[in-house]
Amino acid sequence: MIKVAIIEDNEFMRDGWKTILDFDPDIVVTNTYQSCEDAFSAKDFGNNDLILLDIELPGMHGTEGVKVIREQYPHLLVLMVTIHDENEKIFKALRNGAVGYLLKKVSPKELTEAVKNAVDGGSPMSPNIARKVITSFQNKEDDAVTLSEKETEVLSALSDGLSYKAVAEKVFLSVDGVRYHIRNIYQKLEARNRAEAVAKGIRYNLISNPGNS
Amino acid sequence: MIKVAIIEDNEFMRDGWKTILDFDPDIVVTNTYQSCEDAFSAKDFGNNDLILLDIELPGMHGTEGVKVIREQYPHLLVLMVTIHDENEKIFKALRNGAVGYLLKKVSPKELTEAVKNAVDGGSPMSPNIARKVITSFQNKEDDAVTLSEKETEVLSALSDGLSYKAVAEKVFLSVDGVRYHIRNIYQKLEARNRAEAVAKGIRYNLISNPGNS
DNA sequence: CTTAGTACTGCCTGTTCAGGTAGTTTAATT
DNA sequence: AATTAAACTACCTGAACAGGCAGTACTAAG
Repeated sequence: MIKVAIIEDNEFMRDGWKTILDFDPDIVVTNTYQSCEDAFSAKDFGNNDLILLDIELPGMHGTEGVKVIREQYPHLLVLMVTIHDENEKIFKALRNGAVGYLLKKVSPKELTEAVKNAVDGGSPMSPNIARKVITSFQNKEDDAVTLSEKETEVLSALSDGLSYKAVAEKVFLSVDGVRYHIRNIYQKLEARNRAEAVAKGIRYNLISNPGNS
Repeated sequence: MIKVAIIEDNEFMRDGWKTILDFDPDIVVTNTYQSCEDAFSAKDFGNNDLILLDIELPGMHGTEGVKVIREQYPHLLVLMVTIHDENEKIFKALRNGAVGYLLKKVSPKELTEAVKNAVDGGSPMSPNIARKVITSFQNKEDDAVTLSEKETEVLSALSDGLSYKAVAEKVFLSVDGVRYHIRNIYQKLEARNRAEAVAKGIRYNLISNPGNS
């Protein structure tokens, strides 16, 4: 039995979702709240499995709410269900820990499936949201700039804070050999120093970003 | 009518997918290929709407294949369908331009729906793939490490390749004032130099990463 | 065979950086 | 009124870095 709480300021939405979800034999809506503040003051709030959360709320904004929930109740899954599909809000909510993002026009069937999907370790998303997420992954500035294997190695070592000497030992080159590659890297990335090169390297996805794999 | 081509080295998989997709009245499989090289030499290859692409292929790897397809035939949608769910391959394929990523265990219904979904502007993904993608978005090490506003400003300036002097002018401080903050940043991030600090700053989402928003 | 390009190695020079230590100002605490 | 901490400013030193220039070895192309 999946225990769900709903945080949504619009009464009709709230009741509609509750009705839909309660209709499913595997799901029970334990409570509904009008705002994040309301929800956090309820002492049994943590006693759920999943929260349906609206973005545009009076008081604490949904994108902030996710953050608080993830910190205070790390076991709760948060599913955003909103009318907004603006990039900024989507990404903020996801960065802050939401597991999925649905648009309010979801059908009843999609809604219950999304809840089950989330509990099963999935990340339900409306198709166009998914596309936005994927698009944001793709190399935007993939124009021309590619580093050779050695350059990538060197840049990666630099991002770990190694000195030229340390890099040289790591990649089995002379210090000047390392410098040779670094010069080329600077030229390719139009960078003036290690810091800028590393920043661009990470941003252009040229060196692995542990955050991304 | 959605025109689909399949690139997959396993004969049974290839025929299975073709049968499934051809069964749907809205989809037609125009051709199947054993490798990327095969596909690219076919002159009518560009005359499709969507490509189902395996990752592990003889010759050109699927993750590279996506890249070539996106460059040579920008109008083609590429849907990865593979047995691999390793983070690295998923992200590489998506970064290189795939619109979706399915695991081979998809049901026939899911497969046909995914194809239609992709053509409709969606990004079909197996639930656990979706979760991985979403997880990669989230602030991983958001614990403890926070920078003050000024520190963020300084670090951000460093990531743009500015020298201490240039940073000082930008944030209206003395060079030593900048150094004061940088020392604190190094301590907080456990970094030894600008490069490492910038790398960690971006990876911990402490400074804006244009690539992610 | 010559030429050109790539991948280094080596050195020299001035600049920038990192660490250490110390002093000042301001604001909050006691 | 005294104490403490945060946010600077200042200076000194040696190490690290960036740019310029030169040379070598190897490979591919004309």
